[in-house]
Amino acid sequence: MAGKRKDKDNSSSDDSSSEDDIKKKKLKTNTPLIKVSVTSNDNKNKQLTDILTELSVFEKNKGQVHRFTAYRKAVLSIKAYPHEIKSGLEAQKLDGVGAKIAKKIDEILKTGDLKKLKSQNQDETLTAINQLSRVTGIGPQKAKSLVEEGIKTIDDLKKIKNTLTHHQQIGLKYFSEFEQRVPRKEIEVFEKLVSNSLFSIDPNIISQVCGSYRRGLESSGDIDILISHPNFTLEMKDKKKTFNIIEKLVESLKKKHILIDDLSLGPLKYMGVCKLVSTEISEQHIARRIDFKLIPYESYYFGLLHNTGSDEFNRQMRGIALKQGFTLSEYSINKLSKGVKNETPILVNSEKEIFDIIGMEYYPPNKRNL
DNA sequence: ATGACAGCGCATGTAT
DNA sequence: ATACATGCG
DNA sequence: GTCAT
Repeated sequence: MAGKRKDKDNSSSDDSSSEDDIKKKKLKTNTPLIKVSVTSNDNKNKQLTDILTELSVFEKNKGQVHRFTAYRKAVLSIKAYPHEIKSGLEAQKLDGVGAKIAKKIDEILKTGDLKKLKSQNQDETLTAINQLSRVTGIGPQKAKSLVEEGIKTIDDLKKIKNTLTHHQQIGLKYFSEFEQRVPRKEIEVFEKLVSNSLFSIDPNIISQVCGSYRRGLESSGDIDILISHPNFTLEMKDKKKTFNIIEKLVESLKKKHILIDDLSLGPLKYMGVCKLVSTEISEQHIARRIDFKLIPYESYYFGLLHNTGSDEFNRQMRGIALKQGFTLSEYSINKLSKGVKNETPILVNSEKEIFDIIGMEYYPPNKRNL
């Protein structure tokens, strides 16, 4: 999710109303969703957003996920802001930018960089943790304990790879490849291969590539495919073990040598590694991260919405839903009546119907690149 | 001043 | 063997 | 770190 996301391509905004008068309220990137055009780009405050992004990574790898998302939110606000920021005070009007970040912005504008960042960059332990965390399966905790044992580099990791979990070993094996983005054209090929396998397993299976691919971007960090079937209902979610679409799909793709390694495999979710088969006349392909998710049929459009993202779009849409008295999740939407959830599920036959329920204008996938 | 910031599937480790 | 907790994405 | 309570 698409959750999950660190899409490098981003889009800038043309704002709807930007009188920067002294409104006491901040320009919320919230109430009406800001408009974003997929084509135009570039952010007049690249220096600021780059530095704040670096800070966010340090926070995440120190185990401060909320500070991480706080920085990320500020960065998104700034990227969406159509002017060159000239002071911390100006920036502080933006949603997600508070006193501390404003102060940092002043320092950056004045001196060209940030002491806090410099000192963290000189901290051998912190930078080592940042390196190790780039391996999928190694998070802040594992990275920290490794560094305490004196393991500080990717090369060090190779020496002790037998002590790593399977997931981490695969992450190490494809370390460089997983940091490369997947071109849209390539995802289109995988899409067909997967569809063919699914059809031969059961023609009633439906599937859709989600994530930034579905939002129309020219490249993605990984490949994220949602799967459902009319007979796989919410009611059956308990008996999921008997509904082994994912297992069959994985088996089929391995036979075709499309799937080359697994990270995890359960009845509802697969995470693994795929690669196009090279057609003798060279052309070497790159190993890619791919996920499959099996979603109950009644939840399909909720899953589609959720897994298409962006994360920020989801946050804002959930917020609007809440204001209208609904909780929106990956599986369903519920009217909250006197604090208690309603048990009867609301059924929809499209994403648009979900927008309708909460009285929100429909945003097609390529308008969800917040 | 203080809590929320999403919730969940899978792998792995620990407790019972 | 089963139940629960943690890390991770 | 930021926002809402």
